[in-house]
Amino acid sequence: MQQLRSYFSKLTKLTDKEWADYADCLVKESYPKKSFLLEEGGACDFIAFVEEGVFRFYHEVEGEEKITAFFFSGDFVTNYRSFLTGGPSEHYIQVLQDATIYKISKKDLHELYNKHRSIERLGRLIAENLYLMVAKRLDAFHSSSPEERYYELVNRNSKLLQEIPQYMIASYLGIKPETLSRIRARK
Amino acid sequence: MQQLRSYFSKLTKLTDKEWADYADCLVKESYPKKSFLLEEGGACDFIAFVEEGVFRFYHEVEGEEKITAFFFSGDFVTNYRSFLTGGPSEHYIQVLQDATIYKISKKDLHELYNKHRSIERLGRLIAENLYLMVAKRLDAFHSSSPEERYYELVNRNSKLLQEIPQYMIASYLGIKPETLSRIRARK
DNA sequence: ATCATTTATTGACTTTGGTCAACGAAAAGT
DNA sequence: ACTTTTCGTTGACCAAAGTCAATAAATGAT
Repeated sequence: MQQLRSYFSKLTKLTDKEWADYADCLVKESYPKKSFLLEEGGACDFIAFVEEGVFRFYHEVEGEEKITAFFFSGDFVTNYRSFLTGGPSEHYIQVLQDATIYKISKKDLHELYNKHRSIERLGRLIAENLYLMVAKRLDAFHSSSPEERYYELVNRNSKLLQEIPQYMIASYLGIKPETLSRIRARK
Repeated sequence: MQQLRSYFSKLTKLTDKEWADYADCLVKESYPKKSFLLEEGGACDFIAFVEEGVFRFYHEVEGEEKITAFFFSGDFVTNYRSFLTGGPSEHYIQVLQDATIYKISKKDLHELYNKHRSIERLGRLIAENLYLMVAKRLDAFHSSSPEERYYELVNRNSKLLQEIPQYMIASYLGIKPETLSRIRARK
């Protein structure tokens, strides 16, 4: 949980009182491998901080699983779209490695936004950071070939490569497992 | 400018005083067709609201222009990445139709964030909305074929189709002009 | 109105990724 | 340890998008 506070403090100053109020809203939960943190159709009424474990965020398109993101220790795990809009999730969040998370509910977070300016500022900064992440990924899809996206991933996130089976990486890159296998084979 | 206030009021309540302070920071500017609002290498230190006109947001990759977005009347126009990070822009923002905008500087906006809670809240809500837009677009690239993306665009944004030359739409969709022409030809 | 430039279409061919199937390796369950 | 799935690789073939080039249509400039 100290990990979370230090992440926050990189974004903005929080007083001990503000942090204490935030921490009071956090609920620790554990999930075994293969279980679901969120299923299609449910609204995502929380944001969680990953203490330990790995998750995948995916949806089904014509019987095929399309993986949009992986979440690791130190990341936020949520369906941010569903969280923001209140609409039902089209995505699943599934546990790939036994996980422990700290959840905060949408309701509690909004009360904190009203109670503490710094926490609302944190909300802004987190939204801005999530924007930057997804905008970068869109850029990669828009301007790079599958092969380029793969090597980009190799360079930036070799940890991901080791922990995630190859057919899931293929899905994340937007290609078929056979194609990824061939990209790797061509030297 | 009334258009901007009414947009804001859909997001959160602003008092007359808060709006007046915001409006005081807005600078009206006009740009002729083909001019640049932002060029590669410059930092984007503003967000602007489009009163009138059309813009394209693009970058050059191996001598080719890749268009990421178009901005119309009622949209915000900025390189949000560069605005947030302070880093140099990799993108150009060019005027496609003579434009009038209201600019607010990063410096003024941050002062307003400090001065008025509601304006900081607005900042959060705008970041959240921009996240939703780009996440949706990433999804389209991840899960849909060029043909599907094209018809999605036809349904959602036929205005864009009429105002933007086809080769720019192709770039926006991540395909070559010839390919878009063929997609349209196959009824 | 004419001419020049830009944009859109079409054809022939290439390249790249997808599909289907087979096979071996690795992992999981008993 | 053995069996059963699951996963990764490879081959043959297919489909879709890219490339290059020619031409037609639309747009802009004078």
